Amino acid sequence: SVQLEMKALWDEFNQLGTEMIVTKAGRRMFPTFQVKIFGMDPMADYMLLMDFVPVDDKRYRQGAAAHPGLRLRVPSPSDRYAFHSSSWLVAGKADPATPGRVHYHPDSPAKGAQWMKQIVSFDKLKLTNNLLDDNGHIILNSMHRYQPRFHVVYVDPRKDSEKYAEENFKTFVFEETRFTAVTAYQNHRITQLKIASNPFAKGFRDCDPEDWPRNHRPGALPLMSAFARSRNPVSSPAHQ
Amino acid sequence: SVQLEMKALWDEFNQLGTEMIVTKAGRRMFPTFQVKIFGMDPMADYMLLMDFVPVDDKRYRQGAAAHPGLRLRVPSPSDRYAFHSSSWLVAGKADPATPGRVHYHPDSPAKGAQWMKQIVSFDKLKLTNNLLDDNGHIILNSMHRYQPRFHVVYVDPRKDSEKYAEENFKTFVFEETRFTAVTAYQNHRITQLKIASNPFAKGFRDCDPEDWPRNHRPGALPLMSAFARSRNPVSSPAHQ
DNA sequence: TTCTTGTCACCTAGGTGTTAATAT
DNA sequence: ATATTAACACCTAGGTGACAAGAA
Repeated sequence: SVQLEMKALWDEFNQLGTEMIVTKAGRRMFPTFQVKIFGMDPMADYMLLMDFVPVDDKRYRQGAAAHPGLRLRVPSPSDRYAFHSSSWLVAGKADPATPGRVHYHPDSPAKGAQWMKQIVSFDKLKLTNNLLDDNGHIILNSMHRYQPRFHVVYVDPRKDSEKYAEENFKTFVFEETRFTAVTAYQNHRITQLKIASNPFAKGFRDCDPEDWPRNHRPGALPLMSAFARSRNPVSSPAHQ
Repeated sequence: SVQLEMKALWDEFNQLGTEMIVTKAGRRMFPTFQVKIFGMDPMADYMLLMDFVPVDDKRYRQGAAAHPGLRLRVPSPSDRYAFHSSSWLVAGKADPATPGRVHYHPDSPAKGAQWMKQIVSFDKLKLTNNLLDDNGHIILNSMHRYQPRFHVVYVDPRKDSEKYAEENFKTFVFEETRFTAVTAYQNHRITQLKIASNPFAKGFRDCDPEDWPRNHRPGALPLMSAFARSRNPVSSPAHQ
């Protein structure tokens, strides 16, 4: 079994409609996809990998005013989206499918004992919108929604292991990790939550740096708690 | 077979009498021990590791004037040394042996193909003089000389693999990687060569940063070439 | 006196959102 | 008008020797 790490943070993003930046050079995900794994054979070898599947089949454009009829359209697999005012809108059929790359965890293959003894972090995984990328990054279409998937592959020691490929892997999907790929953030609340929770964006925080470290309740997620408190739960994104 | 990377740099240090800093928190080696490996079974698993053996059995003290008779002493295994004026002198019997720790390359175990397809770098290895270190660092005695050793262990798939332990590993020793462990540099030439060749010490370089990048001969080691030119080959360290 | 320790400024290396310019 | 790109300031994270103070 697999347990998603930082689930509370993922949930907080998911409630706003998670966005992940894609760049030509490749951008890491935030939050980082991290899991705890249980129930492996400690002595057996496993490969761990991730891939990303389109949530729907449409393509989005910000020209919501130019496509007023689309506002009531029910999203279906592989939609293209536009963010207008405070919610995402369907903006057309999806762009042609991107090469369905996978990302092997760089420690693969490794023994079950190794994978289970600590949190497995996919912090080397990068997202790109460059169809010609040759760095092995995950290629996604901007303004499309994706579902990350996590796969565990048992390395079968039998010589005819190909025959058992079907039964030698298991896939785990956490719906709270869904996101829209973007080249620039569309929802300002997402931007603020990223700034509040990602240590590398600390330079953009405007809160008093002398203030909250003092009366900080251990166990809480301090960086985003202030933001969570002020969150407006009224206007939920369209795709929720 | 194994090929030492950056051998020219190691040679340059070795001619001066390489020194490696040891600290309580642990200090990386510079140069970093890196090798290219050939002739592995691409499909087999191997563990790669390093350890450090005393070159001699003496202990050194800087009180060379207090031990004038020792100046002519021939170094023997596990000596303690002192650096006086421009050379190292034997300063007494070695301190009690330190715990003989080993450092496994963090990618271990991995397939031969994996190890051979790129340079293997031991840049996570750190040296400490803290006998109570619990970070898994290599523990060395300051003012003692050590010989790094590189070991390749074949992971035998047979169930009674313990029986074959003797024949399942191979050790490689590069004498040019010998060094004296120190808490502060003794030979100012070593300091200068470290500053000239270690990118992390760039802040201590006094050469014109606009000067040498221009008329730089490709293939040479630019950072230390100026230093190599001005090196005085007359007074060679005592232990050479 | 000799050796060790801790702090520091100054680097490398690379992950952030911002911003202005540029495509489309 | 919308979407993308590239340069940038500002961070995290951590590897340098210098230096002053401390220990043996």
